[in-house]
Amino acid sequence: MEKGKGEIRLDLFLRMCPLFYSLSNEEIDKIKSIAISRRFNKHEIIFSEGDPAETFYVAISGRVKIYKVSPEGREQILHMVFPGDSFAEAAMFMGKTYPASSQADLDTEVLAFRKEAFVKLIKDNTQLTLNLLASLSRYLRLFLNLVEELSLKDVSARVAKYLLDMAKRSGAQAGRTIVVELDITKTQLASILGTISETLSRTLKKLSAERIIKVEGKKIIIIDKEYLEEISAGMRKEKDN
Amino acid sequence: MEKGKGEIRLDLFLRMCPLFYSLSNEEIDKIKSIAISRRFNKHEIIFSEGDPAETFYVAISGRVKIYKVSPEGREQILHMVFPGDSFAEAAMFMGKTYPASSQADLDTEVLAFRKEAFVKLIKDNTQLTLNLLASLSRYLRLFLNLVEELSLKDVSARVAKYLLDMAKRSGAQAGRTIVVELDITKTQLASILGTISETLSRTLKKLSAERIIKVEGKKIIIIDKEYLEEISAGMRKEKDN
DNA sequence: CGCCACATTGAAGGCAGTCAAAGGTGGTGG
DNA sequence: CCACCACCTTTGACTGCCTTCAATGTGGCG
Repeated sequence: MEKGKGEIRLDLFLRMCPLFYSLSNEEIDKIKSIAISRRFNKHEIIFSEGDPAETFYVAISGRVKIYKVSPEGREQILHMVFPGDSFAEAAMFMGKTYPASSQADLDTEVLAFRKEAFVKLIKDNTQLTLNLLASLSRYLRLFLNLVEELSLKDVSARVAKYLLDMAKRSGAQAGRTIVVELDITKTQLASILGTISETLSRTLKKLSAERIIKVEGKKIIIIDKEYLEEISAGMRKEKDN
Repeated sequence: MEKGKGEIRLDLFLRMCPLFYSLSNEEIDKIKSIAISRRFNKHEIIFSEGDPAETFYVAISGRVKIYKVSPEGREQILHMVFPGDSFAEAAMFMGKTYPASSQADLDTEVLAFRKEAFVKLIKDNTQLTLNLLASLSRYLRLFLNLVEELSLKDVSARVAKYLLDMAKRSGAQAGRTIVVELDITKTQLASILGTISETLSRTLKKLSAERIIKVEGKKIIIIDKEYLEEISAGMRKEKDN
């Protein structure tokens, strides 16, 4: 079989996905043969909590939100999915239905995999299963972290932690300060941190008042990294006023 | 090789563990060959958060507590481990160190498995890897649930949910009521539910005052299951006083 | 320009945690 | 068998963090 250019690009993309890492050519081919390309418009629901979990996805482009909603309508974002990440793969092993909902946060392109077809591939592919194991443990760490923060830390500590994480991942050093650029709205950030936009706004204001950070729209400048680390660890509280 | 009686019993026990479910005789033998039997006295620490994660365990008897502690010393119980359950197996895939701590809640007997030895077994044992996958997804569901409750539900809803779960799992029907027997202290239950004993006490009192439940020490009688379900779902709040 | 979603700020109220003290319970050893 | 002690549980008073509600500010885009 001859390969088209797009197909080669897809090959390269798949090889970079954690889930398909270090698979052989034939295995990648098998993966592709059961993949279904799909597009979702911004804000379109991909699946809802309680739907039968018969499909999982790999994000190709765009951004996907995984979330839960409280009876009162408050939303907890569990995870933001970026290109290359798989999502809902854990759901396939967790039960009959999706335990959370999923929405395209931007115009998004995904590969969809039907459960039965994929499970067949797993059975005789050790590497794929190990990748899956790695993927589940990433989610496990994510949720464990979330539990810790929600249960044991206050909003300031969570904000501090998030900013430090962002700084490590994608922060731009600028003299003694680090610049972090939020790629989501503050309302969404609040929802990730298990709070609401008003509280986040006030928390950022308090941190700014103490010159630990500086907020300029979506740009946040970390001035005192050490202090922020102490707040994140709960060793120190920022003062009121 | 001839098998002693104790060894046969151990075989049977291992076969019943989710992690070793439906393994062949030889595989069980390999498992046993790398297992190390250990005992911990009640309240003895098995491992602490931050320790190098080089061992995972299967509980044989007793009870084990997996928990995190806040900077201020408040404790969140993540999971109670009962005989047959494995624990810390996820930690091996999550990073270098244990992400939580573990303590014997009763006198406890475990099998310990060194990471390297076990990882070798995984590599060419599909069934074991699949069992591991199942095990991780159980933990995933557990934590996801915890996140949902901590973030989106109030203490009454969490208590209601816990009681209903207990009722389903081990409740004794008694006429139109269901009797649930707590096998842990209320302080521990509070810590499982992400709160403290005082708050739990008050919550149980409120539910009692409305004749939804009746509390007699460690025995809790569910009087109005339907109402409890509505509280658990957050559709209804119990009133003050 | 005017709309709309997002962000900020203020005022008020509630849920749950803290602190303190008084019961209760179970287990151990005299 | 009882007394004591440690630990758990309950209750009260108080505090504070965070949410709710409401209003105003802001910034991007058709």
